[in-house]
Amino acid sequence: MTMAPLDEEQFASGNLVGTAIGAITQHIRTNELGPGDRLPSEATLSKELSVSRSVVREAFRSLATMRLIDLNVGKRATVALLDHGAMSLMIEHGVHTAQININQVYDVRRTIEMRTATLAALRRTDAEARIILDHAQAMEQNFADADKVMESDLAFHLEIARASKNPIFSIIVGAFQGVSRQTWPIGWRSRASDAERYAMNRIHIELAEAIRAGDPQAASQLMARHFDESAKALIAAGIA
Amino acid sequence: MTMAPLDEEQFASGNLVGTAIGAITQHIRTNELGPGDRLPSEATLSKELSVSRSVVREAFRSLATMRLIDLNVGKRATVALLDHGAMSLMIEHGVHTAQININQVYDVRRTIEMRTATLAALRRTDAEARIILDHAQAMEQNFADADKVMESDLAFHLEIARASKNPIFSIIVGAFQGVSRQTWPIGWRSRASDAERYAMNRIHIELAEAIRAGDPQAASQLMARHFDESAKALIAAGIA
DNA sequence: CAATTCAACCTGTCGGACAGGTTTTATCAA
DNA sequence: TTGATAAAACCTGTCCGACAGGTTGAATTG
Repeated sequence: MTMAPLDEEQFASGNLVGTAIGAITQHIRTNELGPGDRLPSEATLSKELSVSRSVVREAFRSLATMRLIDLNVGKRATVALLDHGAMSLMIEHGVHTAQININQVYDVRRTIEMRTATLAALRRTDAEARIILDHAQAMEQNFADADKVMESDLAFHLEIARASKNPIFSIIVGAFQGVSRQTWPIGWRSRASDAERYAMNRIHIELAEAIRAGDPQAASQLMARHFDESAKALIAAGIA
Repeated sequence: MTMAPLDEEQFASGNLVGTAIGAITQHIRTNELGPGDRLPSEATLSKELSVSRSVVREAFRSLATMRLIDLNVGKRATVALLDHGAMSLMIEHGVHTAQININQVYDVRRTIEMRTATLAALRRTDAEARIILDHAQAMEQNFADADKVMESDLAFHLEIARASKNPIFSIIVGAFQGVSRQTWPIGWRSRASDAERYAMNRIHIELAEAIRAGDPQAASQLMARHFDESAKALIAAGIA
């Protein structure tokens, strides 16, 4: 499959740094580089593009901030593994600048995670099923420590995304972890009784079991119920 | 809702540029800046953080590449409107470095867009319903010109996302436009007869009408069918 | 009081410099 | 020949100073 150069347009000419970014991404594509492969040095690119090293540096740094490449002192830049870093920053920026609200985040998560639950039930390895269940059980065992419960909760959702075997889902779920970490305590506090909190944990266990049992419908429905309950808790706390 | 500073951790200390990025995003949050609001000048930040202007510049440029801020010569940097630019780059990077394949893109799109169709049917304004239908009709009218059909197709999907009134969905749908533009012709060519191509267009019209009629179930089902047909066409072309 | 002009500010780009960290090469000993 | 070691070449991170333009706001002028 041949891929036409798109970025040349995205980074309009007249913008040297944009041109450099285009040249670097282009280099990755035409040479079919994969994660770990080394890129040209700043000096080399500087000469090739006839721009100052500063321009090349800003281009490299931009790509590094977006996690497309890795930078290390002394070493050459390398192509990076996919990472949700860029998307996390974008989502958090949207939330903090009042362009995105929490309900919208929940709707996206619900939509995505109903699918990851379905796929996880179909594709999970035994080891993944085990890890997912472990996280759910850790939530019950650390019942008193809200922080630990939260971390297990987040890990639980991310592991389901991984088990879906689609890295885009992992990225999206990962991208929401930042904002989730900030809203999660609100939901926790709004669940007045321990009984309510226990019920929430219960759903996690059931979901983990549905995934282990390879029941996609059940997994999807449980995930939906989980988000509906969470949304209710948030509304009760006055977020909506 | 109070938001704890997360980026300080993300951008480890010892990394001056990372610190600067953290300081800038922090500035946006503590001052509750919104889109269009002006940021401090490079010189000001340079003094405040006791780092060289180069470092601040690389930080600004990184945030600009991720479309969190806008840069203009002579003017101060401003907080930017949400944009799918960063996510587009990330997705394209994943595809080009063989970390993401086309089927995975289709699965995510199908998942997301079944939801945007549902929401659009529930929330679309009359004007949006009209525009969506216009795009679908433009596909039929420019039947002979594959390029025009494609652009209308992309605009059609994006407008549905907009009508969902959730900017995150718009961003995700927009982020896939780049790769879609590259795979779309394959699907088009693999539809051997004009009858097949016409059938594809027909689904778009029906979907537009379901959205206008305010029928979320029908809209969602039609969107699902659309993606299933497209996937079939791609498989026929030997992509899967 | 409004229009104009000008000074102060700001960003984009360049070149050079130096402190470390890394890779390659050359040298030397076994 | 081989394998370890030392030196040279390379590389990134950061800083500084400079200058060309674009922008803004304040002083000046009619």
